[in-house]
Amino acid sequence: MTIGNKTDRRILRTKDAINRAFLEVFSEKEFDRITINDISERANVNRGTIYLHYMDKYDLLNRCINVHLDEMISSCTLTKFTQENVEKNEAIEALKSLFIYIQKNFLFFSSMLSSQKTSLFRERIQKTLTSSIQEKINMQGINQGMDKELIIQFTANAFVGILEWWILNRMPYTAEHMAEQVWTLIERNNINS
Amino acid sequence: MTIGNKTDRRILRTKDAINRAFLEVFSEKEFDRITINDISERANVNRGTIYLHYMDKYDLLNRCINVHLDEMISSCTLTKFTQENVEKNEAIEALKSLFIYIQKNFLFFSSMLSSQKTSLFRERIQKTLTSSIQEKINMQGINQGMDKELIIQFTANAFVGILEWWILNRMPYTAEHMAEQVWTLIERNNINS
DNA sequence: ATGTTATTCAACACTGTGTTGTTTAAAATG
DNA sequence: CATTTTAAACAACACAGTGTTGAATAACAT
Repeated sequence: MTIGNKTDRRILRTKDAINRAFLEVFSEKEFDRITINDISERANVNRGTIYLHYMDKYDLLNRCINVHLDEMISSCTLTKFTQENVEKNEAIEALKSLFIYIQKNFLFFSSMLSSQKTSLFRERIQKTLTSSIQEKINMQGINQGMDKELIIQFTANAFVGILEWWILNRMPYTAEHMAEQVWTLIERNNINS
Repeated sequence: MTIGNKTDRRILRTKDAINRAFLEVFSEKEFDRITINDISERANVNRGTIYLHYMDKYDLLNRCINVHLDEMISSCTLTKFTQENVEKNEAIEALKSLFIYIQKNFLFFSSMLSSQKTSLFRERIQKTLTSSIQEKINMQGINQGMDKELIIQFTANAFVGILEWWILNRMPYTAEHMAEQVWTLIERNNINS
């Protein structure tokens, strides 16, 4: 009832099993075609048990994405990317940490993208990037007279697309190479101040 | 059996009714939640009749997208954009025709994007753009030493994203304004030769 | 006017959903 | 350790949607 309330081990175990099973099935089947039974069987859990923890498979997908993306955003130095006055080297390091994080959790990311139900996932990442870019864009120089919102949308979409491409193509370049290239491309649009 | 074979009017009528109904329902409901019954009732057609023309709702969605996108690609001057040695004004005109086409078929595009099942639709457009850009990219100057594939992916994603943004935000700018802005942003990356 | 065939209709077996009441067994607690 | 608590299993349920079938009907082409 109060704070230090440890959750029942059984709950932790089954929730974990369900999540693992879900990711497994998700990487094999299109989301629409996945049934609760698919997941429960893979998790060695009764079908009804899933309804004890999640409303439906949509709820399951949502929470799964949220957990992983929250972890990504906080764990990698993407936070640094949001700060003001970042040096070139620092910016590249931050980008690199992002690519490395994805590399470490490749299975999760690739199954999230291999399935059709990408949009949700993509939207979440893009939202973060958009606000990040919004704070860093410099409307002087090359961007003078241009539409700010358009440049933001342009760049954020380009960035997310590059991430997606990198993952779907099984990470053909190193994180470092990606970081440098992406930095150059973004810097062209006067994003880094 | 031969060429001048006119298809039965009944077929044309019901196919048309099914398509209209599908687009209507699609703009209101998430694709996953749509049932064949939803569509058949809206189309004033027996449920079984839909199975006479389409395998399932996925088939229906696919064919619907294909028909409309084929029309878009051929009808607008996007073809001009693929040719070599385009003048600035010509390029902007081609872009403009694209935005105008979308404007004319706004209902279709917005319902395609308002629903979750965007990916399919997005992928199709992006594929076209990618090959288009691939032919126009200039690896000299600012792009020297950069990775070609990355620039292509970067720009194509940015482009598609801008289209999507424009549609989802109910076309806040004129087609002309969009064409000019987008041209500048793409030109920065040395795409126009 | 007649033959053709697209559509309707009712019925079918089937798969999956979400819920419920009871039983079982594992965990927390003193 | 014994006792209480409660998560999970199980079986059964009504329900919604799928995709198919065969016979009746009505619209169409000729």
